[in-house]
Amino acid sequence: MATLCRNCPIRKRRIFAPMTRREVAFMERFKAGEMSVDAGTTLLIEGSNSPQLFTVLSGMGLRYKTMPEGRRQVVNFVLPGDFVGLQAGVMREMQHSVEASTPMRLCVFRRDELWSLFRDHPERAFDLTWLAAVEEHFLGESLAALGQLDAIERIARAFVKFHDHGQALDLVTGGEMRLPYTQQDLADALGLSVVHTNKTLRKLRDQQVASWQNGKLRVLSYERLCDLGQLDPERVPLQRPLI
Amino acid sequence: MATLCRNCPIRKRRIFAPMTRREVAFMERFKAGEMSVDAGTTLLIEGSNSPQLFTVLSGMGLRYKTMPEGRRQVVNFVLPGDFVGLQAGVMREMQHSVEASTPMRLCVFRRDELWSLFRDHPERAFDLTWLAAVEEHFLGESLAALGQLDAIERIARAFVKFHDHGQALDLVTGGEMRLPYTQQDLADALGLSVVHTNKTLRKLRDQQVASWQNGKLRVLSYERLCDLGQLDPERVPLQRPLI
DNA sequence: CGGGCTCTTGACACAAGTCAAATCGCGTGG
DNA sequence: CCACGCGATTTGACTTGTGTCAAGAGCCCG
Repeated sequence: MATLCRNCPIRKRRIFAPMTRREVAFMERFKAGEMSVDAGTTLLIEGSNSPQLFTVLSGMGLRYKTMPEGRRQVVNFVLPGDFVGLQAGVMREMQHSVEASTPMRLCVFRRDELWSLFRDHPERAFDLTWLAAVEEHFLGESLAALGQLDAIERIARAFVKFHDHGQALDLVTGGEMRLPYTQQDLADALGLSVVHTNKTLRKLRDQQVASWQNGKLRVLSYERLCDLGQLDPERVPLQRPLI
Repeated sequence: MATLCRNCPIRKRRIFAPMTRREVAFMERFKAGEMSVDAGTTLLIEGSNSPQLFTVLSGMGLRYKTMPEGRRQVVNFVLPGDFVGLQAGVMREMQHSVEASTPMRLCVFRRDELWSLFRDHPERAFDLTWLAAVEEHFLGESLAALGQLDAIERIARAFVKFHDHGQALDLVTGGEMRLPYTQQDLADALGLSVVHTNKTLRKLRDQQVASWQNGKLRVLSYERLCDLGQLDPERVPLQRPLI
């Protein structure tokens, strides 16, 4: 039996904006059920018009676009609390695919209820827009990273983001965080070749800044990492709504 | 005296989704007035919490982020029909700046009415989310371009986008479209240096594919341009809502 | 034990950046 | 009306970051 939203395992994390009891109650109606998938499953596929909206409860994945020549751009990494499928919800169809990198547990919503969300729950509708704006913000940041930073800076920045996001979600234990991706995934996200990504990772390891081996990310010098990634180590992570 | 929305000069363009009479009526209440600015004006500034939302009626501009080292990433180019300021509307503050590249005329909305839009006009609220999703889609495309394409391909793609967008807005006259940007602007958008951008533009000119001089873009071979930009020349431009 | 992914490293090629200088265009002021 | 100055555009010479190719090592799973 699916968990009730009021007992949602991730709702209380401080990264998420708090919800009123009434909102939680509506979400329970909006929720269609839960779904578990194996690592490697494609949840949503580019060009499809999937009838489902998900919130990630656990596990990690990635969003990507494929180019005509077979190259792939990883748009971002999907972590618990992320909402996927909004594009198909409001536009005709998905413009990217979403794939599970680990087994994932997902909260499934009824797309046909999306309209009632807008009609009857303006606060939630507002949150949805907020979410889309936050997403847009992150994409803008990634764009700036690809456009303006070199390889080591991009990787450093990505690691800082992972680390912070992981911290906010309590995914960091003993200074380590599980990053279930391949170097190819990271390379495709940062617009680098695997080979160069690999060599750059080695540099970060050699300089004792951060290491990522056996699927575990270990930040050795948060200072240096932020410095490389051109991020302010003091910046406050922005809160976002959970749908 | 400001134009009434029912007479809005850009509403009828086919790129925009049609509006019901009731929606138009609401927009007239939502609208606070109009504003005209000179070229070079900064409309919104990164980190500020501007109280205004705009829809561009005429003129062009650009959205950009500045990096700590003084580099700049142009996030996208702002054309008539674009809605700016949504980020400040739903999040704390703007994450990017918006600057006018030509004189611009803007439709100004009251931010404090944003909430009533969500409360009383779910269809418009939906459109706002739709808009955010469309925006996100475009950023994803740009990300893929920066990550996966080389200089000539990126520029070709940018030109195709400009050309199509311009066509949809009736900005192309006599095979020419006014592009009031500097090569530095384009370079900052595509993650290239001005020098290399310049040399690549020359290649496109020499190969009779496209030329951009004196602020005028001239597409000589749409076929070749799409081919270079890895875009399907037959793809349908996606419709979007006008706010 | 073998096949297929990843990950790693080295050698080499090439796209793109940097530096520098000349030219062009345009608005301003003498 | 012309001289000046400033920003944008062009071009060449050189440097360097990153990609490609290739081959080997490690590892997991059947």
